[in-house]
Amino acid sequence: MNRAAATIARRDASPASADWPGDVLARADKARVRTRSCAQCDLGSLAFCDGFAPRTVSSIRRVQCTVQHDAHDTLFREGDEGAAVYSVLSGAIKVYKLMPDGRRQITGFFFRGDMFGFCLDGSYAYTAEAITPIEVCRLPMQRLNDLSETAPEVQHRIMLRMTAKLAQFHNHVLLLGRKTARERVATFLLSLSDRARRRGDPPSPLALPMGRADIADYIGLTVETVSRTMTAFKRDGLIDLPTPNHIDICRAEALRAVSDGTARG
Amino acid sequence: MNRAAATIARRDASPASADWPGDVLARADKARVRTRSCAQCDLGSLAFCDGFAPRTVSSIRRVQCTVQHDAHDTLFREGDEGAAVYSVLSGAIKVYKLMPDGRRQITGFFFRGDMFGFCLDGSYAYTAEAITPIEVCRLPMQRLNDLSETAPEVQHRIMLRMTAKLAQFHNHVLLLGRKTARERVATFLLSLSDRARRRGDPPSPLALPMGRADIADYIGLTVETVSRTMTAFKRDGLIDLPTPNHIDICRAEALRAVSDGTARG
DNA sequence: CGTTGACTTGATAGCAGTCAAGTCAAGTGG
DNA sequence: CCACTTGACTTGACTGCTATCAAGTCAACG
Repeated sequence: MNRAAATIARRDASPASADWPGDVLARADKARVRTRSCAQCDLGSLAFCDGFAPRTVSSIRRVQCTVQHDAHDTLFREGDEGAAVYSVLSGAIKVYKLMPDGRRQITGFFFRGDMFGFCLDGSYAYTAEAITPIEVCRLPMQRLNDLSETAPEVQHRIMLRMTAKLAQFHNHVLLLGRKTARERVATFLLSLSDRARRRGDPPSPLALPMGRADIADYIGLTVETVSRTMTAFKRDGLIDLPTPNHIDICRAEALRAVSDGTARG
Repeated sequence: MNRAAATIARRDASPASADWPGDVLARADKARVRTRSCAQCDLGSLAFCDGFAPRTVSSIRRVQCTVQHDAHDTLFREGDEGAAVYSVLSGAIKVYKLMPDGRRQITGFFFRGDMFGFCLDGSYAYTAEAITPIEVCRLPMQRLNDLSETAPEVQHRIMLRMTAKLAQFHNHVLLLGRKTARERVATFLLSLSDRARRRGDPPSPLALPMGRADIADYIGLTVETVSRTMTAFKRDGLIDLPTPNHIDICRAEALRAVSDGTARG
């Protein structure tokens, strides 16, 4: 189980080096930065640099570094200087915003192959936190910009990722603004399932690495309502819950109908 | 008054030409496309191409066209091929998504200097509709991509706009997921006011080109709740409503406190 | 075997939605 | 000029969905 990773020694006070950029260490104090680079990257077609010209790939390799974090580590905070984008190699990450009184809104979950941290200049608009032990590929934004002089395809691909994220936000805003609790939970589960399928994960049982509180803060409900709704779906035979963190979608069409509000009743 | 623009003749069945791209006419059947180009553009520092090298600007001019629409015209629909991005010269535009049963979520308002329609490939994720008579600068996305070979600053600037939009979405998701009705309305009014200031519009009275129903569908409430809340703000002296479509923000700090949930009571 | 934390279930309350009617300004036509 | 229409906004009464508060279940762990 991935708890084991949490036992690896931390490099809290090690000096920065060319391979381990100082700002990574300054910001993410508990990060373990590995010298070995993209060579062992197993993202395949999910990788940001998949399909780039060899020269472009090696340019990216020179500025990239791989970082490991324990569960619950904070990668960066809202207001931090937005210095890098991240590509997820393994594990799950959540990003969120807080209100002064502690209300929290999770604005995204990120899994293997996903990228987050887009921030051209200025500071991050949100905090990023590891849900499970994670491994991410860190790409300094400034270096990627420099690359664009010789390799415009790099910028183009970042834009593709950002466009996809924008489309996702449009859907999520619809969910938060206009969907009922049942519709929100159904939409959320189908979206997780769809993303698992796209990245080639076994579709069943679907892993829910985040807790009920995270789900609630993502879809704008409370823990209790999420729990009640999932229980109701189970009672109605739409899903099964072998464990609280694994679901089987039994009747995808029916769940889809709930999700877009066309379910009868 | 800008109603006058609505009387200009339409060019419904005119043949396409190099200056008036065929796809503009096919999609936006009621559009009036003007041959005169960026020469008369008065966006100044708000313009997408402001500050680009003269050669880059003239490349953009060659592929750009200016389009006029009446209020309530649809520029493109959810599912249409995403062929172009738009920069607003004048007027107000809303973009929205619909659910099968008619529920609507407005995901953005766009004013002078704003850009919308980002969609690298695939189709638009939302419908765009003119609120008032509008004039927009249409930039075919494919042509902008071609330009990036010689002028990477074009892509970079698109990325800046997209990054800003992403940050905006994070805030809007927080509003929809976790804010109360009062907080939502306060946040909305302050955001409109802030955007007016940034584009150099007179800050007071603040124009509300959209109706109550549009506001409600943007911040996830009903018309009645929006109306009641604005009335309450007026009663409490936070704002004044000289007409239903113009507001004066009387106590900005107090409204700000309501907006981020720090207001007492 | 007790502790802990996450999840679930139950009872009640409240905020915003729904339904309905009223106000108001701008147009329209006699 | 004035009665009538229209559409947008406002106000009021009531309902209901989801939040809140509280307690119970359960598995993991030491």
